[in-house]
Amino acid sequence: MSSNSSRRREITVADVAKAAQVSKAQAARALGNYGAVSEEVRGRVLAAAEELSYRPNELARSMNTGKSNTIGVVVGDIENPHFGLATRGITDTAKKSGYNVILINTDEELTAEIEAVHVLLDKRVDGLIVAPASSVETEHLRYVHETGRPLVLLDRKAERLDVETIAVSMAEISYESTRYLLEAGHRRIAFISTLKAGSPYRAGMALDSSQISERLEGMRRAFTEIGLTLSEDQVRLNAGDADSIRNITRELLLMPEPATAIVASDGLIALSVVEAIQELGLSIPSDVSFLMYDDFSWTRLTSPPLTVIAQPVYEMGVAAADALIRQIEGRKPASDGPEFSARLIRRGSVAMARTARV
Amino acid sequence: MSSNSSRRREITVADVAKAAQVSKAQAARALGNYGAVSEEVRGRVLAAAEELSYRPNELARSMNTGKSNTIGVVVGDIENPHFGLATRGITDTAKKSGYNVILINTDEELTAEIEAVHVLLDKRVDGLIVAPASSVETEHLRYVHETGRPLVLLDRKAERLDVETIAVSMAEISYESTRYLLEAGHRRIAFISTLKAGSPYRAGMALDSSQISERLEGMRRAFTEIGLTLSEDQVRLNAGDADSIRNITRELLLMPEPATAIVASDGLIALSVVEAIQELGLSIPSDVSFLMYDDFSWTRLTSPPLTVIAQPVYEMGVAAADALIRQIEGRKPASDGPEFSARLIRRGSVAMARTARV
DNA sequence: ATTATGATTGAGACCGGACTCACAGGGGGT
DNA sequence: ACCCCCTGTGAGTCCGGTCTCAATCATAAT
Repeated sequence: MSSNSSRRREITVADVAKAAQVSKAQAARALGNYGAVSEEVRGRVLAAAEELSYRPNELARSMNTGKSNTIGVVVGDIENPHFGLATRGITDTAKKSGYNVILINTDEELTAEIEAVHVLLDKRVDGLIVAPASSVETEHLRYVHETGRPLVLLDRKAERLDVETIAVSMAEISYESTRYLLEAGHRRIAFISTLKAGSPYRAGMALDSSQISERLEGMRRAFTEIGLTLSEDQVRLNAGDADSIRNITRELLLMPEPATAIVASDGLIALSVVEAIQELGLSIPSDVSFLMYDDFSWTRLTSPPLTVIAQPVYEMGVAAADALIRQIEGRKPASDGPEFSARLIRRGSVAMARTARV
Repeated sequence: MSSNSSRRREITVADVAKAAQVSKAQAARALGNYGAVSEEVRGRVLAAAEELSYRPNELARSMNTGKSNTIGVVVGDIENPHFGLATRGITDTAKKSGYNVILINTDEELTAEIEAVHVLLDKRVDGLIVAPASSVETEHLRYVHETGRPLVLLDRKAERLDVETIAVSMAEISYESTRYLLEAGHRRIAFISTLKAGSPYRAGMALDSSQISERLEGMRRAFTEIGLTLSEDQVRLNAGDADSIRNITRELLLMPEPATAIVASDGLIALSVVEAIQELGLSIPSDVSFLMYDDFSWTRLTSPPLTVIAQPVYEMGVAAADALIRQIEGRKPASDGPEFSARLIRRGSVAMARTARV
């Protein structure tokens, strides 16, 4: 029973040094495993440390090494499995290199993100991984960058900011999947996103998110290519909560010329959209085709299983952490870094459009 | 443009003090908002701080206040939406009181958990929330407790350890739902859990998890009550990854006397079980009834929608954080703390057992 | 005018480690 | 025997804040 659970004060090197009858400096060297220490002294010090159940104060250590072995992660919503998985990739990788993760949720709120970044900076994290809420408002990110702190962006790019970014190029996959829908005869293809915007979508309007811009660009390109245009009223933003998603879905499907295909911008949206479709008594894909971003396991369990755009989310988390740690440790990029791309997985939720079939 | 982005060294109080032509002590008081400072000095100091874009070093601050305003959270797997939601509850609540969260994943590995706890302690977090991997091996948790650091357990209890615990009582709901299955005529009711165990399940064997023990106890009680016994070969542990879950499911359904109902111990298991059932060409609930723990949104989208045991996961995260912060701030418990209970949500995945119908 | 009272202020200690520096011994080279 | 160099060691500084303490100052009370 060496559980000398000393009540109040924590044990410090000084205590250990005294117990081992050496100078504080020697004790520190033995414990910190640096400098020159004789076997004899080392033995005594370690024994004393064990006996007192000494534990180093990482705060103190961080303070004068300037390293906290901690990285900050700022995401919009961990509850979203997309970020859950990415976070998992980050923490797994971080742990492997001896880093811990401080996680902050922003609810996709810019002000929360700005505050989060400052808090993390104040805590002297060694680097930051941010999934920026906005691709446009990036002053705070620029500040991080100027400060010299390593920074890696995840999922979304930031305009006019030269920072390593791990994201899949959305334009291409969006183009491809839109073509797929068009070829199935769909002309009224709706796109629903949580992206906050002050006004309803209009072609050419500036969007806050590089991801969404790219996706819309891809859609537009596919339409244009066959001489058509993506109609503005089919693009719905501000699909924040379950209720608004439900309403949007109803609108889209009950309007005079209803959408024949719906694309959900993420898994959370998808849940509510599919539910709303079911509530309307419509069925996928005979009444409406459905396509969603992110390949979650449950998408294989519905009937029909859902056609999805799979993104290597976990791997991107890993890559982001790798990139960040590389920056922190001052190593040059191994190569140009892997390119990540999404792919369309055709399952059963897309069919020929009604109009085309009739 | 006050972006005097000074290259190297960080700005400290000393710098601000010099710029404001006051002593370091005064500058610190003005910045830290403590002690007595004249309006005039405060003004000059704040102006100087702004000008230099001074940011306090939280590490240094923590070091001599002894408070880090950070809580540590140790969970088995954030990728599991169960913990994702709980974590969300924790971070939301923590933020509200000005605390940040350091998150560590253990993969339900005891050694990883032990290490995680020490890392967090070394970083001098103000308190810990742990979802213990084992209800039996709790030395490290006892150590935290002895150390005087506030500790709250989430989801699972720890034996012989008097620590505030936020968990739903599983015995009752398990009893209730087992009765429900029994009344539907099921006799061969299988239970699948990820819980690691050295040997196949046998009645009365010591289990590492209070949750699972309670659930089995509830099942046993329901069986006993009507003069039957829960057969040991229907309880399957070690359902770690998708493959083993699939195999277990096949075994259960292909044995001479197949299970007529399957209970999945969590959402991740459920996914693989349902998938395996579909692969076998069987259908829920006509061939086999299905019941799962955790009410995730997607359970409403399958056909039929799944009958689940809903747990107030988010609320429990909130409660855990509340309890911890209360402890940290030395306040007494408001009341006896809310009791959390799960409830059975009957949807469509449980039907009369075949044998009973014939 | 004088003293008491309280607000301001600066110097310096301190938190708990890491690290610099000066110095003591011991062994190898010549 | 003499010098050099390397290993060991302790004293003390530093990191960037907080906080104690004594000194200073102004104003109110006597």
